[in-house]
Amino acid sequence: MHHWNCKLYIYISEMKQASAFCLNTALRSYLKSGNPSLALNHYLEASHKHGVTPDKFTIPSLLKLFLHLRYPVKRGESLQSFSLKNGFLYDLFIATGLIEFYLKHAASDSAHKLFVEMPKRDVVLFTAMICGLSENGFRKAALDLFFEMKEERIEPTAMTIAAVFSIISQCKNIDLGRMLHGFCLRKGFLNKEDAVLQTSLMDMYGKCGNLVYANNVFDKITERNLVSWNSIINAYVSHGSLYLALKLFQEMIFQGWLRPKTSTFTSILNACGLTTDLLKGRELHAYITKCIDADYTEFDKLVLCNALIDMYFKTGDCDSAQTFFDEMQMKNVVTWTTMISGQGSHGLTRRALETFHRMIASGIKPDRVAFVAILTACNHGGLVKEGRQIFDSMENEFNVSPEMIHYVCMVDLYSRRGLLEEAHILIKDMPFEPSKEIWGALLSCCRSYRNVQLGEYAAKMALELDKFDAGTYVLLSRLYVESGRLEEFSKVRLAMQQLGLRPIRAFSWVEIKNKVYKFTVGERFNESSKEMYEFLESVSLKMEEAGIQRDVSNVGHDFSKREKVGALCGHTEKLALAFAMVKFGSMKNLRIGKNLRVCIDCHEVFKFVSLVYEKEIVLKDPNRYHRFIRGHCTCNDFW
DNA sequence: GTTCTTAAAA
Repeated sequence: MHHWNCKLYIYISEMKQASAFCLNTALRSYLKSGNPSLALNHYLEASHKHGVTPDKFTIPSLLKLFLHLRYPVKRGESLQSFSLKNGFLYDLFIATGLIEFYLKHAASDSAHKLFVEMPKRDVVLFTAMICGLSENGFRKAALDLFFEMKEERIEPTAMTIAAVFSIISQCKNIDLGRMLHGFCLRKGFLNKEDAVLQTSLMDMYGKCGNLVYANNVFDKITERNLVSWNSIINAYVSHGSLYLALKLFQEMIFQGWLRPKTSTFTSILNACGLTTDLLKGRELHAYITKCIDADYTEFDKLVLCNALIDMYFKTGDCDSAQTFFDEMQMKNVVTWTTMISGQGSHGLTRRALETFHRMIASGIKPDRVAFVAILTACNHGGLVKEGRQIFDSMENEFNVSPEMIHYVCMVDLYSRRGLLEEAHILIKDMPFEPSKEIWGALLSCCRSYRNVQLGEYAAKMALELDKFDAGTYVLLSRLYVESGRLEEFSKVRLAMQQLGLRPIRAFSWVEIKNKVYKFTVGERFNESSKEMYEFLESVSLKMEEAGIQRDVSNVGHDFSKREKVGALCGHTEKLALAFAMVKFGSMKNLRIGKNLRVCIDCHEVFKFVSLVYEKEIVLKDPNRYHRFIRGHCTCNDFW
């Protein structure tokens, strides 16, 4: 391609005379060859030599070039005034190009201004505007525009609908999605072999949480490309069907005959990390190493390395993550952030702080995500002073304005240490209105420290922001129960029921030899149930003999002490542990996961089992990893 | 000649 362009260049530069038409054609072919700076240089040289000025066919190509060369907004603006002077600003091709250029630079105002000035608008212009608006986060405006099209009687094309599906998958409006699906069927848009629309439709269903529909669409795509596969894999991952996602990845290679690329690998490494399956992770690592060739850019490789570090942390192999990190030549802010959050999630708080300071020393400026990572790490370690210092440095030293999420970290940091008043003061002093997550963080710790008064207030504020958040009711009711306020407890439960809200059901899983076993509360349907409960009882007995206190505050009030301990045996993480111990007692390492925070009593039991049965157990909850070795946990009993 | 789908870290 490049070679051919050289010939074209020689041809044009040797011409005695060249028309604007001729140069435009040359410019477009350069554009296709993917070397924008060369294209621009050659064009400028030739147009200068032949004394040719850009005409209305040149501008769109120039805009494309400027976009590729990451030229600033100003360059687009000068092309706009040039077009205005020459009387072709309202040409649809030029306006579309300008609007695309502006929206890629987040200059939505300039784009919008031009858009409303246009005397005539067509479907392409609308589509470009819809796309750009949604990329800039103006989903509502983009959807409004789509309906405005209808009023102006402009028919959407498959491209328009694909863009709208992408918006729908962000705002999760599945009803609108189904409606448009019907529209596509009526128009025959889905009969074409073009995979783009089908993929965007499938992606929409996946993102809206309907895996069945996503699958149906996927089955009908005839020409599946990398994006289609990636999309369906991500749908399985977000649904939690991790091993099926890994299976799809293999199908893609062996049945789809496609060579995976960086984005596929990052999705699949993410899936692998979520399974906490280290063996699978190592296998993937080896495979990826084999696949990397000259087609991969340096940036691709960096992205892959970052995803690999993340995978090693998530599968519990902190040493491999560290070694791999140390050996990396090129590191960006994501590399460091991945490292910090990985160390944080495994309770290596001091190491995370070290990494954070090494990052700064190496000349990389922390961004908003890096701050979330380090503040979260401080949370897990309960390092209030260090966390506060870093929080203050955000604005003062690094010019990063704290956002809601950083405040959530700080409120959490204070409250977890029982500094509830300090947390409350911070909330009062916030420069914007606190979100329900802020109140939720405070409420959750009011529960741990049994501060009914502040807890009630936090719950009230959270419910004002979202009356239908089941989590708030659950936390408040637990606060009441654990503080002995049974009447209030019943009231909250009743209020919940009347709103038709149900608490999230707890479940745990254990993954042994490539199979996942899932457990829900008090489950007794399993063939091994009897042995499992016997095991848990014997552990209880041994703990009693060892004089270990059980934390029963979690259980309902109208039980005897013995019954309470019995009820605790129904906790899902204990069931997963018991199952693994009964069925696979010889395994030295166990990996268990839970969808909610681990309870105090279960944590004690895990520690005890790791000591008495000489096991190493990794327990993953939604926030972090616990690693139990010889009666201790890496979280130091603070989580 | 202009518009479209997926995408690493919290």
